[in-house]
Amino acid sequence: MGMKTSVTPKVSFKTQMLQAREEAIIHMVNRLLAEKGFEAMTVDEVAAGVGIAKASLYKHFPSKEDLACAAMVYLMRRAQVFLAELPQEPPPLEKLQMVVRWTMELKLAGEMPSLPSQNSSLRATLIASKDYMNGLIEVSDVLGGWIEAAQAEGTISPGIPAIVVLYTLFARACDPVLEFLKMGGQHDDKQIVDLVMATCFQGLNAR
Amino acid sequence: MGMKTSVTPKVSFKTQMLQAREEAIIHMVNRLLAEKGFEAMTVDEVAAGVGIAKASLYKHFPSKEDLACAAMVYLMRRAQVFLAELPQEPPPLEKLQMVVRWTMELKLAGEMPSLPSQNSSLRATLIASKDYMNGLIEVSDVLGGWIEAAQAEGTISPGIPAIVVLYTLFARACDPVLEFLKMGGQHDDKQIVDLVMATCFQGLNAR
DNA sequence: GTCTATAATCAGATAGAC
DNA sequence: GTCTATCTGATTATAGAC
Repeated sequence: MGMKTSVTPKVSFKTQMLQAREEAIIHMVNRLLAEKGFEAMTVDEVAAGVGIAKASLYKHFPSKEDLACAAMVYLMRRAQVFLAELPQEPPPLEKLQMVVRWTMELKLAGEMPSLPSQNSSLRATLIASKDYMNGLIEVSDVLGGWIEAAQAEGTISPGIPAIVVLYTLFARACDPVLEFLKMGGQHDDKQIVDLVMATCFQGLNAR
Repeated sequence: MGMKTSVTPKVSFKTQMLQAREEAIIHMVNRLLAEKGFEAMTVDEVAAGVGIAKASLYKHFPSKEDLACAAMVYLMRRAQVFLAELPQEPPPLEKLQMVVRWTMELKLAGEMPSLPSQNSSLRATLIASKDYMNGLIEVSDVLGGWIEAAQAEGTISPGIPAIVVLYTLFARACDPVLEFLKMGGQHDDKQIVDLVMATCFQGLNAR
């Protein structure tokens, strides 16, 4: 970010090292959040996982909540990148399905951070985070546009409020059905995703 | 349980008092589990809510896990009573819908305890609890029978494995869509239940 | 910025009198 | 069985040297 990067590569290098370390931290937090959730994750674990002292962690992130928030911001960025890289041709319904499929695969791969929907201190941090909120809003806007387009096309039921469709799609990212089926061991990941996709979009009722 | 209950009512009365207190504890735990979840719930809160000392609580239940387990056993009993009292005439699909509706109303009323799907110490306690497991199995068996009957009738899609249908129905009890819609304030409880019922059984796709 | 060592706090569980 | 008071351990967070 400095204006002398070409003359003082050392500074840039140092910055890169720091950034790399922060990325390592965020990856670790992301994994632990996916594995055990916010409350069960401890800062000690994060530090040990990254291989640095806990005090050093606190130089990068002022609190446990900020750690989780950073992981959520990272997730939002990944989502934005995924949305941006989606091909434009497919009809909106198919793009929505690709997104849902992606989030489920992320969850099955143990990379989908799971937050307690209740924890107030964490919620406060998330809501106060401009990066997180902006990312969430942009993702919601893009998906919301596709939902309305799909409803206009008649591929998604126009009777359901778009916000309900949006929440229903988001909720697939933390659907316990995925874990239960994975625990059952009767299906592989692809089958699980297909099954949940089918129940989500086609419903349980016969057609 | 003693064989002299008619001669020594005092014992019976004492027992009843104890049982009443345990019920009060379980109700409190149930409410707190619904409100904040297992990890955020503290034993101090439970004791304070019931109006007894924490040490007294530990005379009734040996650990926090056992507290939560008792609440889950209570929930299973409620479910069993609900199933047993359902009218027999309706077709299986309608009975399943009534059950799902009931669980959602319970959740919206703040009476559906929410457990972390990951916490291992709690899982161990639950799995070790005969009362809980038996209740869960019986409920699953009853619902499983209805699911297969509905699939045989052709009202529920026969292509979906029954276990997936069962999990999908169970998952409505902890569906974050319910909370999000409630937080949004745009719909009352009945509308929310109807919306989620519709997406669950009919799917998002237009018909 | 990174470390070791330590504070400060909170929550699950228990001791021991009554 | 119920209480007050306490223990114990875990966990978030920080002080201070380098």
